[in-house]
Amino acid sequence: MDTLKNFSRTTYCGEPRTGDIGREISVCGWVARRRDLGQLIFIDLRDRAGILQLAFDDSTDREVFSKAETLRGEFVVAASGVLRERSSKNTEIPTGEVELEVRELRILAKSETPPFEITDETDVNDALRLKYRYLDLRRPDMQRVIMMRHRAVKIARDYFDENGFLEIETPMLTKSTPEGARDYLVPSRTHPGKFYALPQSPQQYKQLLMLSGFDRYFQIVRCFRDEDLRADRQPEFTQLDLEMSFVDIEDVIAINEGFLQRLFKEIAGVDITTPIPRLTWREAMDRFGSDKPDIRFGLELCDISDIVKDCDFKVFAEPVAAGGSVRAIHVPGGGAMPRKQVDSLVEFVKTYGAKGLAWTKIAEDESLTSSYSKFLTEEENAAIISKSGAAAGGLVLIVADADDEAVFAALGALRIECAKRMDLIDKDDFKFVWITEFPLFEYSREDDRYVAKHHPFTAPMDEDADLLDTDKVSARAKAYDIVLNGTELGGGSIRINTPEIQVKMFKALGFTEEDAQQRFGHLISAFQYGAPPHGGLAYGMDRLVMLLCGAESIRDVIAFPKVQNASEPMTGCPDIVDESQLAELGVKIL
RNA sequence: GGCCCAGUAGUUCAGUUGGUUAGAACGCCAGCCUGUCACGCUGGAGGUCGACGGUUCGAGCCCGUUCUGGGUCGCCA
Repeated sequence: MDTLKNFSRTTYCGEPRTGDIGREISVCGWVARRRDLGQLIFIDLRDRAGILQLAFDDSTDREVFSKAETLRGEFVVAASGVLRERSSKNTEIPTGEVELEVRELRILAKSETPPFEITDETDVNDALRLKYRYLDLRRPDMQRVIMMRHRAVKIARDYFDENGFLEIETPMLTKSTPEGARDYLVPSRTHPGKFYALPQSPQQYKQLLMLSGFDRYFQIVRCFRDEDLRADRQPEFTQLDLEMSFVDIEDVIAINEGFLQRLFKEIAGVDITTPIPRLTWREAMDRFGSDKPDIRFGLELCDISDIVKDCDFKVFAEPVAAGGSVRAIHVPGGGAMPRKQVDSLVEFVKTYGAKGLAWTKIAEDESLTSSYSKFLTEEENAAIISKSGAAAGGLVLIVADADDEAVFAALGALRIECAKRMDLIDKDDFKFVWITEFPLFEYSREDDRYVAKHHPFTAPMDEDADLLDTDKVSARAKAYDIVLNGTELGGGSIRINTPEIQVKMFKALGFTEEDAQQRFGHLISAFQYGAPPHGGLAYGMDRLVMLLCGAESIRDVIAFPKVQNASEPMTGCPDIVDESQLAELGVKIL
């Protein structure tokens, strides 16, 4: 094996162009492909910048040539020589007009045949990719994404720095707060029986930094939530977290619109027009059935409760009477959907808790086929068609439930499913929307009480502050989410900054004074020493990068992601530990 | 915790109603080849059909359990 002694790389493989012809250059990289023609060998050498063709000629240098004959895939080599023009060009790659006539070849490391080909074309099983993640990451597509992520992070740092934000680190070993997601716990050796929690977000620390007077803070920070994974959710993930003092909603939104504008322009070449449109939470739910609506397409919801509230069809009338609703969407062109597909939509909504899906197909000649029309009067049927905006060739889909949330969940998911099936989504479209005026509280069935929808430090809308005592269910929060194409990119709020409101808030949440002291005592006492009005926002950095580069899974933009059961196939973590380690921590496995 | 999908050569896949010795492409190995660029040609090696159990004269194929991976509901202040 050769060494790098007296060898110095001058150039990345992806860099040389025709202007460099005649220059003496040195490159390093991995053998991506070998084309052995007998007395002539071509090697595609790959590094993070691209591919360069190395040429070896038997008649030029027998010694170098015979060394080149031993090269195999993924060998690590260093080569130097003179860049020359190719006799026939390859227009597929940027370096396709030049090649390196190799005078010196060093083999720095050999390689086993990899378990899969290191190319963008192969569609290899995720399990195998993740087991050999270091090889998977050699693929040019993965390199591009990881480098794009670096640039996105750099732009974030630059932008917030230019706008007076200070990057300040907050602890990773923190106090567990049972509100919210499950914590990852870390046992304490020095305090047997006690545990740290890894942060779900730096929320409380960043608020305290505002109290300390740092005025504008940001951090690119790892966060942890011990919940089940999804295509866009990892147990450890990166937040772009920020907080500002002496601001209200408009200030936070303005600074972030500027950030998104620059980020999407510089990374994806996408122009975002500002101001980004806004929807109140109420409007988002009513029109799209979701607090993270994809507004690239229509298929909006329509409330037909009034039409059917007194009808003879109990499936529709009873939910309305019970305080729920009956809502519909119209899918243009859906009338041509075969029965089997409609049935699959019925099954689809059931997974979201809907009890069923009523439907009417409208043929091109306006004749109707319907799952429910025989139970309604002609007028009622006509009113539904007319109110839902249905037309010839369309499909009307209706969900009724005594629980409004179930209707929204089912129809919100259904409109996305229908848009996919009808091919209504333009993949190159970037539609941002702010969702504002979230409810301050939401009912938790699990705990049988009202909990903070955002978190317990979220300020109520100024005009709703008194509702905390009288009608907390109606109280709206100074909370906002930024949504892109149906994905929640980030969210934040203006925080409570006076002890009076904070006390009301804890009371509304049903915390006793002792509860509040136990959980948030440090914050409560801090807020007695002059808290400036403040608020902020946190982005899911991984999701942001995922959407920027068009990846379908969050795993594709994380160098070493976890799989669905939160383990990591490459290292095999989590894993058992020595008895002695447990003993030292005072931990016993049941 | 529930539901759905997938698992056959190193990789991606095909495999008829359950019936002889499980195939293809790419990759790999060897030989030939002086302008290839997904080089070409010739030949070769390579399989616990994820695992276990069952049904059957006979299982890659049917049934059950389980493992691995993916998607999703719940969950994610």
